[in-house]
Amino acid sequence: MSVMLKKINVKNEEIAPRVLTAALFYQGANMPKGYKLQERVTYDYEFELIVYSNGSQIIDDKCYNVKQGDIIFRKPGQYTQGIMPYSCYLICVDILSNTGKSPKSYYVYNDQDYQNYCVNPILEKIPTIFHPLNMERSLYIFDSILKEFITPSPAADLSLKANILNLMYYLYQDSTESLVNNTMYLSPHYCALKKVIEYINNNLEQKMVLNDLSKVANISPHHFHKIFTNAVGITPNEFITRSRLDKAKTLLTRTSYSVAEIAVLCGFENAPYFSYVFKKYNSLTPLEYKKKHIFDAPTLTE
DNA sequence: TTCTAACCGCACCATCGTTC
DNA sequence: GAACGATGGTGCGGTTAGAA
Repeated sequence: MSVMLKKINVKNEEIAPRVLTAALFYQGANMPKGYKLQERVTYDYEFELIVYSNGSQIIDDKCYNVKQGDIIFRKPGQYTQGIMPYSCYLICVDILSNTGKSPKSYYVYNDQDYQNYCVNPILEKIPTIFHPLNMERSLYIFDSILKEFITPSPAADLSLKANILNLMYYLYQDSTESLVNNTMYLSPHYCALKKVIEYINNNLEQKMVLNDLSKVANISPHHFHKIFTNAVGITPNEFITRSRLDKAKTLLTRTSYSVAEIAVLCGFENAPYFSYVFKKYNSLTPLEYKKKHIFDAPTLTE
């Protein structure tokens, strides 16, 4: 199956996204395992955030085991089919605001015109599926878009546009720098790596060494190091450090913990070393980062 | 593909001085 | 007093080569 699309070159400054629909597909979580949704073709650009999953998705001719936190980015002309159970946010977007489609009557299963395929370096870089580390950030953006779409404020068009642009930039940036990039899905040791990454994310405050991770993966330390580095693109130790710093960034901007407390919560044995590593990766000390970003994010309950 | 062994770089710690 | 920066020492883990 293939679709003939009109391709147009689009500069970054020409991107002016408009939300065609936003929804939370929560019913899927209760559907029987293996139940297949009707196959459909995507007419527009679609962003999907998986909030629960024990299922998978077929996109074009590939089957992906989707998991919580995965973000799926579909382009016009792709065939897709969901295999339950999973629940997700779905946002359909008119990238250039020029399709003339109305959000009031928009439905993904309706026969309709294809949106032009935009040839743009940012859009090309975003992979079909990947797993950003910071799910809270994804949730915050998707949730903001959904709320604004359902109960629009006076500045809804501006808010939706800003959030979609933010999402696109976030996806672009993460897909460029992501710790768990697309290549991991191609690894024959995907299940073992997935287990290890979950283990790391659940134990960031603990001391972790290569041996611990290789035991989780049930692979010899040496071989595990090789597989992990090939699949993820960085060494396990580097991955742990970056994950810890990612958690630290969230705690810095969204809690009132001191730098020393955050250092401990993120698995650094002392605050000076935490500051040293933080600055090395971010070019800012923890305190400078907190002051710079403190107004950007909503507060978490401690 | 997996393991062992050996080497070497660097992650990490400890400490002290400085700044706010 | 809290936080950061700089520095030096050390042990461990990453890397590599070679073998099974």
